[in-house]
Amino acid sequence: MPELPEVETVRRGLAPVLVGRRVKSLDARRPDLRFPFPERFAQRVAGQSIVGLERRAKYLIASLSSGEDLVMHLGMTGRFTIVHGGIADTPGQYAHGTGPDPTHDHVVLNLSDGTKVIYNDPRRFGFMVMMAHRERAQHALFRDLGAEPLGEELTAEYLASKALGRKVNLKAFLMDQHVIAGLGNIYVSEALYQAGLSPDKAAASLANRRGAPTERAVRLVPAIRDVLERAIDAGGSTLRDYRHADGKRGAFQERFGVYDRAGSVCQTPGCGGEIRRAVHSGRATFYCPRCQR
DNA sequence: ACTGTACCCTGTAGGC
DNA sequence: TGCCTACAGGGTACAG
Repeated sequence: MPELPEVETVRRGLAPVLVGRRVKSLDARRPDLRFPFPERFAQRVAGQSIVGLERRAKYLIASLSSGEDLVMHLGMTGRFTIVHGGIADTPGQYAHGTGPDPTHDHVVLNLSDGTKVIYNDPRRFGFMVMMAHRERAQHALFRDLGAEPLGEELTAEYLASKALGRKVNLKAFLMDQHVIAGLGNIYVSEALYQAGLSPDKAAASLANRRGAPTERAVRLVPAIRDVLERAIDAGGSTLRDYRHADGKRGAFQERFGVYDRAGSVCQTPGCGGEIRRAVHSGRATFYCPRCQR
């Protein structure tokens, strides 16, 4: 589910509800998600104020007044829902398109103003961990992350330096969070399509022998940025599970050039090729064999 | 060091 | 209708 545009959309929806507010209590309704919850999880969050809500890669990070960060990952099917007012869990208090789901509502944040923020995750590939704010950058989850694609660090030179000598194909290379942090299966397919690059070509084709960027790398950087910015503007992509924190669906799935469009005609003017589906590293890739080389 | 595959878990869609 | 298989926005633990 959630790649960078979806996580960023969730962050923007949650920030006005969470930042500057105090957590009255936290209910963890099971001992774990993908990993066990932190030791003394509820006690470490209860009573704290939330002083910031950031995104890095596909992580949401709530900074607490205690000096600890609550780091959350949505996995494939994680979602947050804001429930306003009252004590009872009645459907009417939920945003449109959402409702109580006792079997998959795993964590509830009860804020001191009466608002609840509920984390729901059927497949439980998501996780929540805590760490000291000052040590976050050195933590195993963050230490080796690649460039933020919308930040200044992502340049053709950066990509070329990471790609030099790499034999993996471009699809797997761009999926690697140590290279670019935040791209996933949808937006790698879309960025390669927009840049006109074949997912099968070796990553090394982004660099020349001296490690300087090729014209392919120069084309790829703005394509990645543009796809992500347009997707954020559309509120992300809703295929199945993903929802904004207020329950709304994303709209970018209506703008896909290739993702989930196998068999349809390429929309690039003058192309007329047929979109194909292939598999790279066990994940579906969609591309136009005529305009991606 | 790098690369590919299996696996974690649940729900749903499609074929028979 | 029911049963079975394949597949799904993610990341990690291995084996080679």
